[in-house]
Amino acid sequence: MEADRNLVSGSMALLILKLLEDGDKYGYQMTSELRARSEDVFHLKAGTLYPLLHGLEEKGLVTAYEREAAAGKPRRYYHLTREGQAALREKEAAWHTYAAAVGRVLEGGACCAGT
Amino acid sequence: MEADRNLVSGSMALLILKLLEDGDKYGYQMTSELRARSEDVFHLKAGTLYPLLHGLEEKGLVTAYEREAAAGKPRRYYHLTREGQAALREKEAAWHTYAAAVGRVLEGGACCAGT
DNA sequence: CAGTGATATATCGAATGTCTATATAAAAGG
DNA sequence: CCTTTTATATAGACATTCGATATATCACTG
Repeated sequence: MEADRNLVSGSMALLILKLLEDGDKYGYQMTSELRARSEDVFHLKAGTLYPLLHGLEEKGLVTAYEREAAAGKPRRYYHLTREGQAALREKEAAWHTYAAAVGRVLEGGACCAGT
Repeated sequence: MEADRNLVSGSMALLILKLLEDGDKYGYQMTSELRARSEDVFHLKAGTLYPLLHGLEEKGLVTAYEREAAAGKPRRYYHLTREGQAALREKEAAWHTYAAAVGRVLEGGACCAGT
């Protein structure tokens, strides 16, 4: 289970993949949505997002295409592939495993430790 | 809230501090207990633990003392200081905040996103 | 008594993930 | 004209964790 390290430190990939599950999105949009959905807990920076997105693309978890916006620079949209969906499910499961384990350590103190 | 990085990647410190809340413990013991309490999810390695413990000591969150064991090498016990207890409480709160935020992103999909 | 494995502590280099700072580019507001 | 916001992108720095390695003692095996 070496996914642990990638999970804990790499939870951003999970979050991005999850965001893309709702539909294609462009980078800047992801930072705002993540911020909103996490209620201001996650402040994903551009310097983190774009390298991460390129990595995801290389692994075939997302595909990208450009589309002109009404104003400003053309936006680069990302789409979750079938492989990306599978990776998302795996990462979600890993997260739940990890979070539950932390919970056990944090809540299962000496008070109730039978064994 | 720059504790995020230290939390996510640095959750081991939180776990160690939590272990010490039950009473003084020595390094090797912590690796086994963490493994048991997390139900085999966390495999804390010696190469991670000891540098971490020394760092905690430098910050004044734990104090250390040696005690002879009935057999084998003398054991180095670690004790949670008052500052360590405060740090533990902070890290626990940060963990809950972080975990809740991940939960919101993971569970609050497009299906129910009113806003 | 020599070898192996468990106990026990310790350090170093490598890999990974995230951040800060910086760069480019276009539209909006003062 | 200049600053802010939107929008994408890269390079360098830093923190955390792991794998490999080293030391030392005890118990068990041959």
